[in-house]
Amino acid sequence: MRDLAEHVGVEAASLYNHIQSKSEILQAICFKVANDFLSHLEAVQASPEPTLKKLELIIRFHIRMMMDQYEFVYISDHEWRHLPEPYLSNFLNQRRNYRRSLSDLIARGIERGEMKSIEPYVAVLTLLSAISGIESWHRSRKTIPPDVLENNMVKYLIEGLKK
Amino acid sequence: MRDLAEHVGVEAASLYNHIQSKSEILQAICFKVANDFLSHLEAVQASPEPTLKKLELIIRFHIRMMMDQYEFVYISDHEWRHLPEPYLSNFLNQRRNYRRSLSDLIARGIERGEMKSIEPYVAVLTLLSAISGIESWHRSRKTIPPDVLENNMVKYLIEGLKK
DNA sequence: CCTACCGATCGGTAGG
DNA sequence: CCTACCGATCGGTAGG
Repeated sequence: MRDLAEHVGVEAASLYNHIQSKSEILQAICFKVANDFLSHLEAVQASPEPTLKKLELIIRFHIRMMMDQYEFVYISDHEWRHLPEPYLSNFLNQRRNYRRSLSDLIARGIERGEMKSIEPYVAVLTLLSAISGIESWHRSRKTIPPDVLENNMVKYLIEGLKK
Repeated sequence: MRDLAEHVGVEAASLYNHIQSKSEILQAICFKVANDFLSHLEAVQASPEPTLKKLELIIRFHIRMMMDQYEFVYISDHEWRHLPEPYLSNFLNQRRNYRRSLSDLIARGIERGEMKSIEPYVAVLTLLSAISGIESWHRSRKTIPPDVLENNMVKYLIEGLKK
């Protein structure tokens, strides 16, 4: 809170005229990010694309969010553990549902013969955490341009699933 | 330190008869884990296997370490940021060299036509962070058995590279 | 290995 | 929005 206050140019105590608590900021960030991903997922699900293409769109969205909204996504990915109840349970529920939707999408892709036979939950875990590794790129000297990173990661993650 | 002391069954102050500082514990863990990975990598590099098989062995080792030594690997993966200098630079150097070795391995796999053409650095980033996502599985109710997780993740990560 | 503390830091409040 | 604090917690030390 002291650091934040300094960035804003006020005393730490003054922040409490604008917010209720530190965890209120955490809540705002976590649920904003969760909502962005959910909205995008629903838009993609409603589209007429084949399942593999849908998954590619979702992967690309995750990668771009990781690049453009890095700070927010990072907090939502790592600091959600410190959410107070009942927000913690709420957040975990949303995350579980989101991942289940991705699992279902992959299961459908397998049924339709678009994707290799693979345990959908493992595929979801693998690709989501692969994307969150962009963190390591973001913090580095970025010798690789963003679009090269995006396209190569998409290639790897899609080719690993494509039949 | 208070929690740790309680687990051991002594007062927090008493811990300092056995260690110099909190960060000494962090150092011990980070460099132990880094060393385990480096030793295994060198053993695999010395073997006569094709590059794709070498990479599979390395991936399997990472996955098993994540399952069997979860707490240590977790700390080494996330808490290294809090290492004091000069340990921090040392650790980052070791990590950079390790990743470079993996990149070189993949570059060779591509040259030899065993792997798809892909940016090696991106492939390394992708597969290493995919594996670190096992954290999420480890903390969950583990509806998926360890060997199913391992084999499916290996399948995904190897098939995505195989030509 | 313990008791008794220390100085720093943290999220947050009272009162203006 | 500030000054002046608070109680809790943290890594760590002194002295026995």
